[in-house]
Amino acid sequence: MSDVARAAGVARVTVSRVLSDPGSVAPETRAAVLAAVARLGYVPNLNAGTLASSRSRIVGAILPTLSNAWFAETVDGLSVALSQAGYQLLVGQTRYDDAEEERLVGAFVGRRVEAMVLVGTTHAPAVCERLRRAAVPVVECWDLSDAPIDMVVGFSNRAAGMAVGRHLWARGCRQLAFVGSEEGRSRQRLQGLREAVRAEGGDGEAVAVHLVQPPSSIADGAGAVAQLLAGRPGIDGVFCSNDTLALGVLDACRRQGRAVPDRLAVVGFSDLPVAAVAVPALTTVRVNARALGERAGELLRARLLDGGAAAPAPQVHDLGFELVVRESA
Amino acid sequence: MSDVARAAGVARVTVSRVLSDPGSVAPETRAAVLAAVARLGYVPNLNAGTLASSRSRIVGAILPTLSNAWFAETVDGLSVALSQAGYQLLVGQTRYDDAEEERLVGAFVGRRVEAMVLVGTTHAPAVCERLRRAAVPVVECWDLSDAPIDMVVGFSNRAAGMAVGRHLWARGCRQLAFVGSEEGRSRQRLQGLREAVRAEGGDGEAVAVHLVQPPSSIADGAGAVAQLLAGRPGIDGVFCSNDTLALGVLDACRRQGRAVPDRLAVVGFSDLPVAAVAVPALTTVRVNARALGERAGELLRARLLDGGAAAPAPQVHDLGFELVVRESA
DNA sequence: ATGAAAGCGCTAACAT
DNA sequence: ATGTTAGCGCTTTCAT
Repeated sequence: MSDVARAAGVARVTVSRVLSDPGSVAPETRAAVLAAVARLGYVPNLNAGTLASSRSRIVGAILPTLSNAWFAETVDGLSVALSQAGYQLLVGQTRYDDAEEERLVGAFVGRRVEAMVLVGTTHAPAVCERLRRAAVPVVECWDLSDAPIDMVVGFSNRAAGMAVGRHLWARGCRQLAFVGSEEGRSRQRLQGLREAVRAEGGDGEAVAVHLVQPPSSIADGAGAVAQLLAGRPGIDGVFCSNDTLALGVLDACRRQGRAVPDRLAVVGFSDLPVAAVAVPALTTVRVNARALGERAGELLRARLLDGGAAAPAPQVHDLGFELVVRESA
Repeated sequence: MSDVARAAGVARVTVSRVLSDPGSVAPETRAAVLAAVARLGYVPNLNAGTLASSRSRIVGAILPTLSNAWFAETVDGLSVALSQAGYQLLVGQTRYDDAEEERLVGAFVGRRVEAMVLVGTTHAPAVCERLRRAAVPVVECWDLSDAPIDMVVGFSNRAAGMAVGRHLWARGCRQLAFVGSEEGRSRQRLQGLREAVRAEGGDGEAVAVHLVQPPSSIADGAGAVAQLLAGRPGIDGVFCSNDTLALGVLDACRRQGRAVPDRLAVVGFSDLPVAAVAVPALTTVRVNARALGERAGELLRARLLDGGAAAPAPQVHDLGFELVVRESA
């Protein structure tokens, strides 16, 4: 920067101004500086800027894994919303490991990210503690929460599970099964399913549960069918905690000639684009993964750009869900 | 840090040592410092560290969009490989816009990322220029290159296109079509297809081409069928530049009762997990998206951790591909 | 094994 | 509109 200043015959601070607030510099001066910048191929060191101004222009995003298309879609939306505001995205994967989430939060806070986006609304105490101390805006997403750290952008996984339960019950399914992981959002969906069954007069605890290790695969879904049916051949409806598992269930049914939905109704979750072209077309719960990320980005932009002026009380944004009934249930 | 030093009764530099190289400090001193760190909840400012040491521990990754599962998978693999080495990932999406790529490279270089990973091997001159000046290790991926910037981890998209062409020809398809975008890798695949046709004695230029705007969707694939068949009803084989498009083609064929593969052979690209459970199961080109990212991460680790000692000449790593013949072609 | 001094490259605050 | 002076919070020498 000194080189540029010397070449342009100005003080270093003037170079800084041209780069960060061009309007505050006289046109000729500005032109001279810009010329020097171009000629010398000067690339400002943003880390030094961060240190001096304590504004990093970086937002951290922590999610289980990018291999799940639904989370990748959320990050995509977030990235688009933030890049419009000149923010960069630091991305970390927990692989469904709480210790890793904690590690990442620590590392990101150490980088002085200006905000954090987390998937999920249940976190280790240490995570919440670090986040609060960092005093940065936080958006938790993909679920709702009674005790948000700061902001929440999601939908009720429990209510979605209930909607699925009611639908299957209304179709006449009485021996239900659930395929999913033990992880937070998946559990909420199962709980909703059970509540719906109870509300309809059935026994919520009678729901057969097949647990899989996240991240789930199509093979996990296929494997679940065999296990479940071996234990209770009479199962007539299965709710899969995500579309990937559901696709595996559909595949297994086709291979073993079990008619869907007649002999087994199948419901997925998240409405991946492939759900509509599956055979039979998959009934599933639609959630707008991209919108989750976009909204998170917009909320952060509002907070970060208005200098915290427009920083209202903790807000929970429920973006809802929609049961999309197709052929499989 | 001064607070911690005071609390522990040592100099600031000792605190720094405990945090970055604990072995160089006496056990009791170390314990005292660690205790003070914990008590005060001290979180080191990594940006200051970066400025002082000029090692950012950040790697930048630039890709078209995370919405494409295959790229997300690569980033996932990269992220895992790098986090093991204590590196963080800054992620940027170009949305297939060269100007955006250039902007991102500039921003990342400004952050002093220690390395860059790019999808694709064709870049604007300004991008190459900036990367060379930054003098950081660079990995280009998802294709091969005659003129790599630095390292390359990919496979030959052209050769993959040829393999598809030979396969379709061998099946007896003589009126071929291609569905894809105008973007680099897609073009290579088309070129390979045409070369194969020529090699078999056909007319490469006779391949019907339907261009779609990236990122491609299932609907794009479905739409392509209508257009293509309207123009040339005799088309008997179509190579889709990715599985998403192929899924759309399969869906359109099913809806209009056009038998696959008998009346239309369909081949996709990348072998998404759903390809195997599509109806009919999709014949496609398998590339290991995750391995691409992992390998890139490993190469960077070797370069970054060995202090450039093990920095050999530009290397091109061909991870290959595999034509997976299923039911659709 | 520990400390003192210097400086990384920028921006903030206050001049002028 | 431009310049001067001080740091931002660390890590590097180089001493001791």
